[in-house]
Amino acid sequence: MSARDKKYLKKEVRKRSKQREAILKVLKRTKIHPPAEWIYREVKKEIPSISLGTVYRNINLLQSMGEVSVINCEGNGGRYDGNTLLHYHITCQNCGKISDIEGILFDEIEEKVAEVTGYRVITHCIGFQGICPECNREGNKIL
Amino acid sequence: MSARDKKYLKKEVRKRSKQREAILKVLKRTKIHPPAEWIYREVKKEIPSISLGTVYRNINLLQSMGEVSVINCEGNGGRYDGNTLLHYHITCQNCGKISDIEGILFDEIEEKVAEVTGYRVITHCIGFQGICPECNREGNKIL
DNA sequence: GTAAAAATAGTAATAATTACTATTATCAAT
DNA sequence: ATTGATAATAGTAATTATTACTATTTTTAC
Repeated sequence: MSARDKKYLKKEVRKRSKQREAILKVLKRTKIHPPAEWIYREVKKEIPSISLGTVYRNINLLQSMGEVSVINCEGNGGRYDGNTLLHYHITCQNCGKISDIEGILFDEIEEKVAEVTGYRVITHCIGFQGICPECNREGNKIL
Repeated sequence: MSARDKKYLKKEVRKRSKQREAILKVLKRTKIHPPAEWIYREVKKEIPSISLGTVYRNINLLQSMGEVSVINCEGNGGRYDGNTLLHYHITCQNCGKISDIEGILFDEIEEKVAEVTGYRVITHCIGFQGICPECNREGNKIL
């Protein structure tokens, strides 16, 4: 069983909360792979009393429930994704934007790596760095 | 020119220092992809007066000189590598060990991603997660 | 040797995240 | 609907990793 299926275990007793549901809703509808602070500000519009600690606690809970994932391959970390299906990202080194990469998946490489390393491979992530089309236009000063 | 070649630029005036050389030496001879704190303790054996800030400053300098690289694809970050040739890593989810993966390279995927996303692709990293052979043995309690 | 600039040690500051605690909200059983 | 057990919250403090600051020391070109 891959780590991506662990959601089906971990059936701890859990009570609903408006805050957790709002956090999940925000994460499901955005495509910008936001950091915790952004989620906090966004949910605050709906629940002004929410605190940043609640955002962090619930992101971690939702993660262990398999409802959200952390983006690991972008150098900085601390960016969250409401899409838990395995997919890759590319980060613009100029503006910091993180885009999804659709339709590319390298599942076979896990076997090959298992052979070479002797590890039991559970999952992998790939991060690309580059310059996005908008920043890449003539007339933009690139770092 | 890829970002991996930027070392050939950045010819700022720079003075040698025992500290920087010791840090580089430590990083070149270890295979454990250590965090800054570990490098600090290691260099301290030779230069007891060194401070942690000096380690961080020099790691960053050495990075911009292309002498060391940061490991980005391991979730936590903050791990450094004296080997700047592009290669991948696998992290043991049980003991935290990070191993090099030798002889596997997916350079072609950068082109494909450029096509799909419209980005100018500069580099990529791949991180694998799994359980290392030592932790995977019968009789070890795995998380 | 000397002087200009770079680097250092030590400390303070910042940023991101987690831990703690008294109060509030949820929910199953009545 | 009321109650009781406990999960979740807000607010704050603590922790961790990293960077910034500054007075002093080291490097290096002349």
